[in-house]
Amino acid sequence: MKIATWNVNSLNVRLPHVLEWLETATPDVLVLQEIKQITEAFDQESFRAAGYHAVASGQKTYNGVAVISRGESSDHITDFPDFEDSQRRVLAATIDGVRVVNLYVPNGHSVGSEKYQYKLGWLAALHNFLQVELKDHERLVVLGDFNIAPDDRDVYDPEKWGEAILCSPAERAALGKLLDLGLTDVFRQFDQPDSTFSWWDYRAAGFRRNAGLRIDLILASEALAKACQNSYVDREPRTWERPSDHTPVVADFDI
DNA sequence: ATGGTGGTCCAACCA
Repeated sequence: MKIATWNVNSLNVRLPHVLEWLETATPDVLVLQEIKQITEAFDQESFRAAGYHAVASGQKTYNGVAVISRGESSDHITDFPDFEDSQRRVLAATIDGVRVVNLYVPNGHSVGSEKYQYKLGWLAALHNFLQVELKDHERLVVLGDFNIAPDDRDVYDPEKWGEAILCSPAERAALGKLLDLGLTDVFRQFDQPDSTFSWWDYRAAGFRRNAGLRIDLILASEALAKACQNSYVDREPRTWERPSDHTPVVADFDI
């Protein structure tokens, strides 16, 4: 089973890219973030025509997540229990016996800001949610735009970036707590080229300079991490005309 | 050294 994540920064704009990528990469599951459209505007028909099931938890202008899958998905969850949030950032679904949790983690703006506090509170609610999900699902994959670079290898210039947003100790500790639940960042189970990133700022010619971060992650439960055959970043869609600022990240599972 | 792009939607916010 080939599972991928992609922050598309508006599905209205990027639908042709997503359809093109589905056709060439042929994932079994693709989860999207920042679709930036209401659920009613989500173009299920285009995905059906491409041979995929598709569900979305949409929102106007900001956020919004979707799950595209070859197999039918069920048991959808769009909110953490006991965490009131109008922002559509979560979509969990079960596909062919695999529990898939699609996340668009808050960006946090800057360390110490109100948005940063929201991010840390959101991550705490995520932790509680995953604790329960892991009890219920042996085969669990948690993937999406985490807006956290796990360590210095995931940052183009760690000296310059320092402990700023996406790299602050509290964010990395929150990610560490998720991993402590029994999840593995499957990308790091394999040899990877240096300076492999999944996001490059549109500003300052980030992509041309490879000034990026690896903030799009695929975390797998023990059973799935063991079954993972490969994981990689597919940079190609970032070279296409009018690209998202993120590119797809993929994991192949022998299941 | 600074500032720079892009999406949504038309002023300003978000990233």
